[in-house]
Amino acid sequence: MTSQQELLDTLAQVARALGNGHRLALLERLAQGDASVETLANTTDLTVGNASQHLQHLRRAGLVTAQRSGKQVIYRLTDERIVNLLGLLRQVAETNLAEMERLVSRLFAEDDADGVLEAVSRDELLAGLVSGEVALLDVRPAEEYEAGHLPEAINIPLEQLEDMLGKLPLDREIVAYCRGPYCVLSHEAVQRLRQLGYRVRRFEEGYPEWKAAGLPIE
Amino acid sequence: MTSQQELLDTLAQVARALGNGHRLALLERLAQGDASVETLANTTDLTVGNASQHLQHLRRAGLVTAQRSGKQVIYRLTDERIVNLLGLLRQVAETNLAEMERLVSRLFAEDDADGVLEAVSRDELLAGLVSGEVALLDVRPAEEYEAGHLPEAINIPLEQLEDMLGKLPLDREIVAYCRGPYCVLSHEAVQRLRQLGYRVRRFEEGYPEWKAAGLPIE
DNA sequence: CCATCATTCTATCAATTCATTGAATGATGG
DNA sequence: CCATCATTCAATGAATTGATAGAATGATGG
Repeated sequence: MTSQQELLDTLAQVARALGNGHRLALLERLAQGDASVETLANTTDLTVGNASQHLQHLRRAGLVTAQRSGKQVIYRLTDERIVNLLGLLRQVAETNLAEMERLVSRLFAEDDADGVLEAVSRDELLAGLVSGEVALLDVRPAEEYEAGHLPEAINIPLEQLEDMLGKLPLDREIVAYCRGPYCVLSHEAVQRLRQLGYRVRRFEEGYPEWKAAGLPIE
Repeated sequence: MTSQQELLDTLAQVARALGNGHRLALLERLAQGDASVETLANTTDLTVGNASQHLQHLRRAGLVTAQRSGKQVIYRLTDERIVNLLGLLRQVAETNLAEMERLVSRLFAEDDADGVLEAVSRDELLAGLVSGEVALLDVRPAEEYEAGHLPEAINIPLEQLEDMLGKLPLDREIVAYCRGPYCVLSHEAVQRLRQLGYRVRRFEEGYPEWKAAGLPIE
C-alpha cells in the first residue's frame, strides 16, 4: 500500500461520511448554527441514538466537533468550507444527474409559469442591498434567526407571516431567504406574499452560503 | 419520504461515489485527460473488470461519461468542477484530520529542513509568468503533457531529467509542476535539480487545478 | 462471417454500513 | 450520594458494497 493510496483512502473516508442522507441533513442543520444532539435529532427526524451514531461518524471524518456544555453536548462544523463543499457537491449533482433536476423541480412544484419568481442571485442581492432598493426578509424560525442572519434582515417566521405584515416595507422590493437552496420556506413565503400584492422574490441561496462566502452577518 | 430527504439521498449517492480510494484515483487520472478503460486500469493498478465496475459507479453518479471510439470506450469527467470538488475535499480533510497531515508529510518525506523548497502558489506563479521571471517545467510523461499543459511549459518527463538538462534555461527561476498536490514527480524533480545547482521550486497544485480554474492551457 | 480484442455483465463471497434495542457512562440538582 | 437527564456504547440482523472469476456483448480486420 503506497502513501498515495493511503492518502486517497483517507480522503475517501471523508467523502463516505458525506455519503448518507441523514448525515447530510445533520450537516445542513449544523450550517444554521451549533446544536445539541437532541436538537439535531429532532430537526432531522432521527432517534437520539441514531443521530449520535451519525455524529460520531462525522466526527471521525473531521467534519464536526463536539463540546460538552453542562448536560448537553454541542456539535458544530469544524470548518466553514464544509458549506462550500456541500454547495459544490450540489452544483455538480444538479448539472450532471437528471434525477436531481426532477427532484428539485418537484420540491418547488407550485412554481410560477411566467418566470416572474426567478430567484435572486448573490451578486444581484448585494447590488440591491448597497443601493438600498431591497429589503431582506428572513423567514426561518426565530431561534435560527437569532443564531445569525443577514445584515438588516427582518425576521418573520413563515407561520406568523400573515400576522406580521406590518413589519414589511412597501416602498422597496423584498427578498426572502431561509436555510439554503433546497429550503422551501422562502419559496412558500414568496407565493403567499405575491398573492397579497407584495413585490417579492426569493434569494437562491441561504444564510449558511452567505456566511461561508465571508459576507457580513449579524 | 419527503422530497427534501430524497434530494439529500441523491446528493449522498454522489458523495458515496467519491467514497472509495480507487474511484478517487480514477477521477484524478481522468483529470489529466480522457482515457480508455485499459489505460485507467493500468494507471490505477486495477484489473480491467474491476476498473470498469468502478467506472460504472462513477457514471451512475453523473461524475463521468463514456463514449465509444472504435474498439475502446473512452471515459471523461462530466464536469470541470469535479476537480474543484476534489480540491475542496482535500483542503477540508487536510485542515481537520490529523491523519491527513501525517500522510502528506510522509509523502514528501525527504523535504528540506531550511524551508527553501516551499511550494509556489497559483498567484505567485501567475505573477512570475507575467513578468517573465519564471520558466515552467512539466515533469509528467510525454503522453499527459501532450493531452494538455500549462502555457509555454517545457516537458521533461522525470525519467529523462538528467538527459535533457540542455532544455532548461539558466537565467530564470524554474517552477516544476505535475499532476496535482499529491503528485511526487515535481517534488522529486526539484530535489534532483537543486542538487545540480538549479534555481527551482515546485508549483503547489498541478495541471488539472490550473485548467479547472479557467486559466489558459495549450 | 469468423476470430480477436476491449469492455461489460453476472454470480458469488467476504466485509462494511445502517437501524434498532437496551445497557452504560457522565454531569447535574437536590 | 442518589435520581435524573443527555448522550454514548455495544450487540444484533438486514442491506449494501467490493473483489474476483468467468461468461456475454460489441466492434474490428481479415
